[in-house]
Amino acid sequence: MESSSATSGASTRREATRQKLYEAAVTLIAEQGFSATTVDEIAERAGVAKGTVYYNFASKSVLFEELLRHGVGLLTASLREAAERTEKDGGTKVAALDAMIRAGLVFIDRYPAFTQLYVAELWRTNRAWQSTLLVVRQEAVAVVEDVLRGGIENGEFSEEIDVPLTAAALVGMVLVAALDWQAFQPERSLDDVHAALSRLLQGRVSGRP
Amino acid sequence: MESSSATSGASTRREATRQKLYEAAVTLIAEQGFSATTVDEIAERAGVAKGTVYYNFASKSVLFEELLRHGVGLLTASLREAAERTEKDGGTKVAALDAMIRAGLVFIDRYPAFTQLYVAELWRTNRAWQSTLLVVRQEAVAVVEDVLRGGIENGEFSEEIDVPLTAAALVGMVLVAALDWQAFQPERSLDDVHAALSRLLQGRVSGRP
DNA sequence: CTATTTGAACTGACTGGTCAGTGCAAAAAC
DNA sequence: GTTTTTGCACTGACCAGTCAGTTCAAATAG
Repeated sequence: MESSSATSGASTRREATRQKLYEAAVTLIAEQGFSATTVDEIAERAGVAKGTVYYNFASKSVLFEELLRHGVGLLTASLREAAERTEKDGGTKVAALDAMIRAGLVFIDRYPAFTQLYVAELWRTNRAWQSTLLVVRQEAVAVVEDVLRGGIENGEFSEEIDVPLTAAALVGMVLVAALDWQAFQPERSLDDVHAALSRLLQGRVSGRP
Repeated sequence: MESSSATSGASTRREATRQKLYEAAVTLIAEQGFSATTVDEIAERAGVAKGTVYYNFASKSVLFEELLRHGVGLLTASLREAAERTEKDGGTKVAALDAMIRAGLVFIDRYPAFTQLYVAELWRTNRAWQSTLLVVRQEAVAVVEDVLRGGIENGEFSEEIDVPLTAAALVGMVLVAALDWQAFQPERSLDDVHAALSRLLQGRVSGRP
């Protein structure tokens, strides 16, 4: 009654293969894109037979959609946790944003392929998983928006800032800087990158230190 | 019929079909991605025969590579022009950055499909046009880096800022904010979006106006 | 303890369809 | 007369998805 024929529980074996398939798919799709990646490749990289892919997922697109949900779930959890931790410690909203920048960098550092893939697919239209993407995007950006709104309420931020736009810009700033870091200067430390973005966030670009 | 006129020695007719093919390809690839877009589709959308595509371009990838070069050429020219215009008018480096943000927004507003496609392909690896992308990326980011370095030299910016990283972050900020604007709040005006990003650039997020 | 049963998990050869790229003769444009 | 475009049939590679058959570990029986 434990592993097979479990009533609602996920059999361990099955979960393990799904995990292997996620890992294989995320790398390949990040490198080549969804359409250029074949199911055979994914199966081979995961070390399973092609049939297993279809035993575990209804189709190639479904595998991809579930992969997206899974990954963004991890990201938003991590962002939200960072913001809440800072606020509980009595930090300012700027400190919360800063903590979220760091959390974002940590995430991208740990899952670079997922981030790549996410950015590459985010603004495509006319695709099967469009609706999934929209939901998933909103979840991530909403975390940042919440902090911005909180900051306006308590007077820490100007009432004139445009919440959705500023949130998107901040996300973009971190995303692109981090992808560049990974792709073109991987030797830099996370602290280094974080410091540069912190400075930009706090408007300490102009003027001497 | 001869609206574009003969700019260079190339035959006008040929240039016109190439232009039509660029326009058709950029939309389709932005929507669906490179691999999911077929040559037949491109030809049909451009209103030419499939054979014409191969008469004008060696292959589907070559068409795409030339499209990339063409588009990024337009972008960098526009950015550089904005920076130089501001500097000639005796503006500060911050003003130059601001002008480039606006130029970036104008470009994205005019060529949204190209921007989409560029972002989607930029961080992919293992693709045929990888080297083209690298060159083309460097050209665009370099314009921003130059302004930052100029600002450090004349004391307007802190010596501690990390030029390549800050440049990437700024590009990302504009890119992502603009794509979000296009995709999710297209009714907003360019001035509106520009104002929000300006505020972020100048660190006027915290504090009341 | 060993033998047998069960069924979820997995396999990989196979199928039907798609698509990049070719070849070419004839038409159109210049 | 030359360049460019057309139309269309054709090929060969590639690929998503299928399915009949196999594996194996836990459950049950003897």
